[in-house]
Amino acid sequence: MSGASERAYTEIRRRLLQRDYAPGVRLSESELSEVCGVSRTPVREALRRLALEYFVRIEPNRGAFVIDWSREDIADMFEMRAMLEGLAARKAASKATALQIQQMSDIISKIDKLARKNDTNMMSSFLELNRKFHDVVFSASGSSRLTDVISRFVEQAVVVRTAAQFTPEDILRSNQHHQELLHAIESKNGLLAETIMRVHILAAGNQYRDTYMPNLTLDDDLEAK
Amino acid sequence: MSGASERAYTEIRRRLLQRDYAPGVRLSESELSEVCGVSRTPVREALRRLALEYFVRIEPNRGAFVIDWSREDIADMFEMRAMLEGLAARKAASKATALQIQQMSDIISKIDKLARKNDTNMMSSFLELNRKFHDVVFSASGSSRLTDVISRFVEQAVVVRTAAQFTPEDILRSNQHHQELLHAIESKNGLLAETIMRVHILAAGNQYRDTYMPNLTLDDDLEAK
DNA sequence: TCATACAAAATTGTATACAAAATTTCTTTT
DNA sequence: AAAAGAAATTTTGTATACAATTTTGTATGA
Repeated sequence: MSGASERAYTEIRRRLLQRDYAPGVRLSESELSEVCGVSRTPVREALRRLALEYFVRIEPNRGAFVIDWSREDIADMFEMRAMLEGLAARKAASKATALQIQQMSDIISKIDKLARKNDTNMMSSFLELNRKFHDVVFSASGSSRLTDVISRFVEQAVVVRTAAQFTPEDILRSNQHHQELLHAIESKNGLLAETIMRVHILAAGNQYRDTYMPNLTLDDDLEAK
Repeated sequence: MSGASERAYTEIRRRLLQRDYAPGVRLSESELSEVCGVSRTPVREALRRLALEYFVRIEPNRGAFVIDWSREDIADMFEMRAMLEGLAARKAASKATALQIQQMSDIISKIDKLARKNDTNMMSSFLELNRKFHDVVFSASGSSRLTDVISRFVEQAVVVRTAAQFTPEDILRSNQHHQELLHAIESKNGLLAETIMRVHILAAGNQYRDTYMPNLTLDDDLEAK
C-alpha cells in the first residue's frame, strides 16, 4: 500500500481516531475520495484495510460503517492480546539473545528517565519506546507469524488510545512490569514471563476501562443486557 | 465482497489450496484476471483478502507472492489457535445456554455416528459438523470479536487441510475431546474447558505435523537453524 | 393515515484507460 | 567478456467510465 492508498488510509484513520464520525454512520466513498484528494479506488482499498483493523465494518453492496466498540468488545480485545503477547513472552524466555536482553534493558532505562523528567508531551516518546520494547519481545519470540498477528491488534483503534492517558505514575508502574518481564526472560522462566505479560496487558485494559468508560451505573449494566 | 470479487477469491484460493503455484512465485494480476474471467480490480481485492489470510504476501509495487509456511509457522498458528479457542471455551463455560449445550450434544452424536458408519467421503460431513461444533462454542462465549478473530485463522490454508487426513479413529478421538469439553462446560468449569480445548487444538497440530511434515531428519533440523 | 409500487437518485461494484514503478533487454563502455 | 547504463517492456497503482444494486422520494390505492 503506497502513495494515494496510504494517504487515504492515514487520513481516514486519523479522522476515525479523533471521532469525527459517529459510530454506525455510513462512510461514503465519494466523499472520502474528495476529502483525501484521491480517487475512489485507493479509498476502497483503505476501507478494506480499516475493516480488518476493526475501525469499520463493510457490508456487501452497502458500504463501510463506523464500528462501535462495546465495553465487552474492548475487554475481549485486551484478553486476546494478553493471551497472545503472553505466548510471545513465554517463547522469548527460551530464545532471547544477549543483545535483545540488552535492548530491553536500555528501553526500560529510557522510559524510566522519561517518566521522572515529567516534561509535557513526553507521551509520544513513551508510546514509541513502549512499542519498541514490545517489538523486541516479539522478535525475541522468534515467531514471525505471531508477531504479525499481534501487530494487527496493537494497531487497533482502542489500543492506540489506551496509553494516551497514562500519568507518570502509570508509566512507572507499567515500566515496573517491563523490568519484571526482563528478569523473567533473563532467567529463562517462560511461565513467569508469560504471566507477567498477561498482567501487564490486562492492567492496561483495566486502566482503559476506568478512564474511558467509568460512568457505568447498575442501570446501564442492566440496560446493556 | 460479491460477484466478480468473490469469484476471483474462491478461484485463486482453490488453486492455492491444491498447490497449483509453488511457494514464492509471483502471481500476475493480469493472468489471474484472465483465468478468473474478471477484470483486475476484483482480482486485486481478492489478493488483499488472501494476504490477510496468509495465503499470499503483498509487496508494494511488486505484487503478490505465494507464501511458504515453515514448520515453525504452522506450529505457531496452532499455538495461537489453542490460546484463543481455549479462551473462547473458558468464556463459554460460564455463559453457555441450555440450548447451546443441547446443540453441542447433538453434533457430537452425529459425528460419532458418522465415524462408526465409516463410509467413504464422510470427510466433508465431518468437517462441516466439526466447524459447527466450534461455532457453537464461539457463540456460547458471547464474544463477537473473539469469534471474528478466530475465524480468520480457521479459514487459513494450513488449517483447512488439517483434518482432511483424519482416519475414523482420529475422528473418534477428536470427538472424545468434544465430549469432554461439553462436560466441562456443563459443569461450568472454565479452567477445565480451556485446557481441554487447548489439548484438542494442539493435538490436531501434532497430527498435522506428523502427516504433512514427517520426513524431517536431524540434519534437516540442524539445517533449519 | 398508512402501505405498497414504482420511478428517480445515489451508491457500490466492475471494467477499462492511463500513470508510475519495476523488471527485462539491449546497447555501450571498459 | 563483463559490467554499467539506458531504452523498452512488463507490471502494479490510480483515475475514470460504466453497470448493478440499493436507497430515497413520490404517487397511488385502500
